Amino acid sequence: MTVPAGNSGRANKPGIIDEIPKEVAISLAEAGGIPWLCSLIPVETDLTARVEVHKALADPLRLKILHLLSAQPLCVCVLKHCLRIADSKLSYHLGILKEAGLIESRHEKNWLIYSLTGTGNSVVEREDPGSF
Amino acid sequence: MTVPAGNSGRANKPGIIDEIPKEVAISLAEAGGIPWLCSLIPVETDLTARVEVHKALADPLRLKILHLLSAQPLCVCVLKHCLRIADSKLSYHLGILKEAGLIESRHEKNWLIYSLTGTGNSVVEREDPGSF
DNA sequence: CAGATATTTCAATAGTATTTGAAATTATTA
DNA sequence: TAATAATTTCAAATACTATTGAAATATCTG
Repeated sequence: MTVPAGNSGRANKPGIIDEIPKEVAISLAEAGGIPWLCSLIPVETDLTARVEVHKALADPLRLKILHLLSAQPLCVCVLKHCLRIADSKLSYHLGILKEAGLIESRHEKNWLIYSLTGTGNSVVEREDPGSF
Repeated sequence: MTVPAGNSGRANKPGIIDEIPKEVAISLAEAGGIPWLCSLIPVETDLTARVEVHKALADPLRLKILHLLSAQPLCVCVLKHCLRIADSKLSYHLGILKEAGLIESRHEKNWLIYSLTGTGNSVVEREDPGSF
């Protein structure tokens, strides 16, 4: 274990913490020390996947789009009407939601109809009041 | 209702959608039309609150910090040791998590000990594998 | 095929977030 | 109170994300 609870001397081995608060040190030592603690950090690919979803959700306009699509599949023109924004802006945000795997699209006549994916659907459910 | 299902003429009243895909139009009309649809958009203050949390979670380093703190309260020095980043960088990210209400801090001796808030705790629980 | 409509793409600009290293702050101990 | 250690703050540089309007694409209808 790298961090014994009573390490108050001036040893200072390279890369190892010199001194940490008693309270922290005790429970950490019981649990398995710093190696165990570091092992709790998820691997980079898992983190990246979560970050991508949170980035997609970190914009009010995109949350609005998801809420609208939670009602039913909608064409871009209806979304545009409800949101009252420029086509290109809407398209940009739809692209980000699609890229994040939260929505998907299909053609009907010369319209594009967007709908929530399974992931998108479970994400929107958790966006409801007091969800955090 | 602004969008009757069979609106295929060229009327084009200002601000009202001229034509939308049949499938979309029918289910939308049944549900309550465009006014109802727009009513699903959450108010701006609710959106802002969610956006802030997602922004805080939209960074791999900050997710790592939350995972470490989910084990137990930790001082900055231990976090720094596990994450191997510069003090000022860590402090910046801790500030964002704190501002978002996900973590809080208290003093012990000349250390600062950070821990998850209630909100932070429930958020981390949902960050676990396959959570989306 | 021509014209119209829905939607996307593109390039430029503006805005926001992150990193960095140095300096400031705070609490602690001698 | 001086010296030290932990952490934050600051300002500058960098990198990323969003907005805009114009042009391109694709699909339908006559």
